[in-house]
Amino acid sequence: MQTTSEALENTESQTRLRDAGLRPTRQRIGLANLLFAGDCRHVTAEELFAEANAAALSVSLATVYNTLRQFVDAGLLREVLAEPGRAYFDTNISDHHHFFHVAEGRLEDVPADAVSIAKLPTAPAGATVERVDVIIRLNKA
Amino acid sequence: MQTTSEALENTESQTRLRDAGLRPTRQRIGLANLLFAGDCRHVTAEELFAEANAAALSVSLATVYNTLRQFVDAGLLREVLAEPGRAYFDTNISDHHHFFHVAEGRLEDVPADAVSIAKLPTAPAGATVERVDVIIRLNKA
DNA sequence: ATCCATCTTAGAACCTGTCTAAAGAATTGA
DNA sequence: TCAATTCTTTAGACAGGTTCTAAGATGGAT
Repeated sequence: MQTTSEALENTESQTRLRDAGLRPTRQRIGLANLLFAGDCRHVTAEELFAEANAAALSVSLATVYNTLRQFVDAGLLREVLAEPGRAYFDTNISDHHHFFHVAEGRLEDVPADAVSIAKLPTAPAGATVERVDVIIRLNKA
Repeated sequence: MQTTSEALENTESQTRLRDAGLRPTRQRIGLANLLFAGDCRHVTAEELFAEANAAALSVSLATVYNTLRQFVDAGLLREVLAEPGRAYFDTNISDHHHFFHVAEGRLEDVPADAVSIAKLPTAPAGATVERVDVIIRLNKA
């Protein structure tokens, strides 16, 4: 174990958590380290729970769910709906879209500039657009 | 009750079901009559179940779920994912998009020509585009 | 009318996700 | 530093939506 890099990671995650108004607890730091290790991760709660266990991070499933929700509310994660009955969490919070590989149940990022929406309807009276989700559903060729 | 129009409706639904390769059973005909009475309906399984009961159509919840799935597989309905943990079924199967009123949990059709997608990425190797879902999420102004 | 395949059903089972209440950990202020 | 306070974590129960099971009922062909 590289103490140095681990310490750096923790510092990064701690700062990120503090900036989001969340106490940097052992569990949140650990989950943040897993989530934000690479970019463009798309995980489900159960997947993250399994990863945490594999990484010897002792954390309960309830905490994984709580933490994911808090991260979404804090703008650290984005929730993506691609399949009924299962939520995906995307670590890429910049404006972008998704491929969804139906057979594999796998999401893949599509950069915002790869999709251009030339025309959008105006929102109905009394409503404002929160977000436009584009999901390109893919089958095996 | 206008026997004539009911008979016509049944005939229509029966034909629709037969064409889709589904036996026109009492339950399927009744559910099809409810679903395809108007157009642009967006129902959940529980809503359709309640409607069936209200219309004195004796049908079990399991059959409502089975039937909705069969209708989707047969191309008679389109499943729309807008909220985690709940599936909506859209009777409009032509190419179009959706507004989703987040606070109310309500879908609203957006005609295909109200959205113009000027650029789409090419599908990854080995995959073909099945569909492009655009959901415009709305908040109260 | 009879048969066979398909369909429906009640209820159990399942899965994802949330809630509860109690114990534990991070911050605060003296 | 050391409570006191507040927030967090946890196991397990619970909830909502959906699917499964196995048995009985029905539709369609003969």
